Amino acid sequence: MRRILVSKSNAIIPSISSFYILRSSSIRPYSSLKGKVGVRINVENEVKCLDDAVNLFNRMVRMKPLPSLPVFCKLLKTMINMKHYYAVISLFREMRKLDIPISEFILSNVINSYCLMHRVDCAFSLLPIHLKSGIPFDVVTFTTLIRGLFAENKVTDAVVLFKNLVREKICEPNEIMYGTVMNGLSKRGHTEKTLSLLRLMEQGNTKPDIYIYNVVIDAFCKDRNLDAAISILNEMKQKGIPPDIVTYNSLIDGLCKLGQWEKVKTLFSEMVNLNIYPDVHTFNILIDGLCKEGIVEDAEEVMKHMVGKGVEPDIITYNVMMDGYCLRGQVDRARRVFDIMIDKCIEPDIFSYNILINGYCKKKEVAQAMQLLGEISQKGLKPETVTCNTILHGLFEVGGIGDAKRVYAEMLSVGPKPNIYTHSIVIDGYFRYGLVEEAMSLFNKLERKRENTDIAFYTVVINGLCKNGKLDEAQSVFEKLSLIGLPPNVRTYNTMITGFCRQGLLDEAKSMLRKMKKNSCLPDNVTYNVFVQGFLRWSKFSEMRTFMVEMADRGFSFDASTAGFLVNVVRENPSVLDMIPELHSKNKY
DNA sequence: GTAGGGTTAG
Repeated sequence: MRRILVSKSNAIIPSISSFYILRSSSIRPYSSLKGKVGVRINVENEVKCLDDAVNLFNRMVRMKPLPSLPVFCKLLKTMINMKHYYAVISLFREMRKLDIPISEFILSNVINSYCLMHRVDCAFSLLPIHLKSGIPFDVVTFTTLIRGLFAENKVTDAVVLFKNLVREKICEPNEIMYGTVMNGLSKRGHTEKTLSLLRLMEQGNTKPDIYIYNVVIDAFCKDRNLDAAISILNEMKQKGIPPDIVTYNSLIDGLCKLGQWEKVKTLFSEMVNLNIYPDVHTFNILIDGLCKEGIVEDAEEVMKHMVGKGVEPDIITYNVMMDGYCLRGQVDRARRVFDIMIDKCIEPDIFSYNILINGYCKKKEVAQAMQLLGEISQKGLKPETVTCNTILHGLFEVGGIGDAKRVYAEMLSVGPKPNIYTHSIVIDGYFRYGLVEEAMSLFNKLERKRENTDIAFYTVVINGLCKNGKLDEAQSVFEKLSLIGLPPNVRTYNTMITGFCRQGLLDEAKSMLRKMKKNSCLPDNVTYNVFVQGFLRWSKFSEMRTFMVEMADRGFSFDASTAGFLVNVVRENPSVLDMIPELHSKNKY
């Protein structure tokens, strides 16, 4: 899921204009970068791990004269690439203590480290150093901060900062800053805002480049709005900006996910005609698309084809193939792919394990899944929340409540940190085994802690209460939803309707149907099927007849569960068949 | 600063 909750907090943004006023005072930038030519240090060659970095740093600070600032900078950058963000900050503090001069580049790296650690608040707290040292803010620093805000989902803060920078003329945004803002917005589902920024750029001095167009096109593709994506493609072509491999990959992915294979072929030929050749991304997109359609054989063919074209499969190729087999229930084949991957010296990553664990769980082979879970740590990897969620779901599926409780308790104490899905899986599991008190006490605890909740979480609770004969309590949770600003969706309504129908409260069910229509939540196939089963269960055949006409008019049809139900009813009471209207002529399916 | 993989309620 691409869409992520938007933070409303605005607290940590310091007043930008106050920085601006200070900046315009007469402090001059530090100018000691030149003239310090010390011993030649090749950071890249010398630093292979954190220890190397710290040792080199300790050597550097004892040198007289000190190595030049770009060498310090290079060292910090190398450490960032090795993801040792905290160490960067420690060394920076050490530099301050030792009165080693700093540059804007060094500060940018430290700010970036804080951002990458998801501590954008600390990153902001470094800005006063710029002022004290007379180092000007530049567009790179602010772009880093904006990226840091997005990384913590502080979308509003990021946009406010960007707007302030522009309004107060603190810095002129370049393509990269625009790109960062647009990418942040688009990845969180704000396609319209992304598009507005494109239009703004087109009118301003900083003209959109290929990166910008690619962000916008990808946003539309992710929204499954391929028409809009292709119209942007045509716009960029008209403006003389040729699409590149990234553009085509986004579009091909969008088309694959919509199952529009003919258009995929057209785009594929178009790119090759432009001498843009498919890369490992392109092939992975195709392989994933085919696997998700269930045609793993074709995916295997594409894999052979890519090898023939000299494009080597990577870890994602193997993971996608594994998932393709798991989706068809062929977990043993997936396991073979896993082994082949290891033979080819590609070490499985946490995705590989998650995919395989999910495959085993779906086959109810939870013991195998648990064994893989143990293997993760042995391979130097760490189980993720997703890993444990998959295991938990699998355990509840087979009734392993004790194991599930142990996994959940371990998550709470040592991690990985449970998220909203974890809690939903556990509450759902408790309800399924009639552990209503445990489910409700967990639910109440999470509500008290004001843990992030979503509509799916509440739907689990409502469903659990209904299934355990507590329709009144379910209803009061349902009523609460609008108060806490979580509008019910079609699944929530369906859950309540199912609850009413099972109890024979068909009038309440119908009133719920009216309510959902009033709130512009369209009933889906499940809604109609639940009603038909309700009418069948309580022998309301003539009402069922009227209802089924509406159902057919809207193009919905029986699902497997309703069909099975109907067969049983007809077996006992064959005259029911006469009550079923002639639907097939009108039915779209 | 842009593209590809995993969990998730009726």
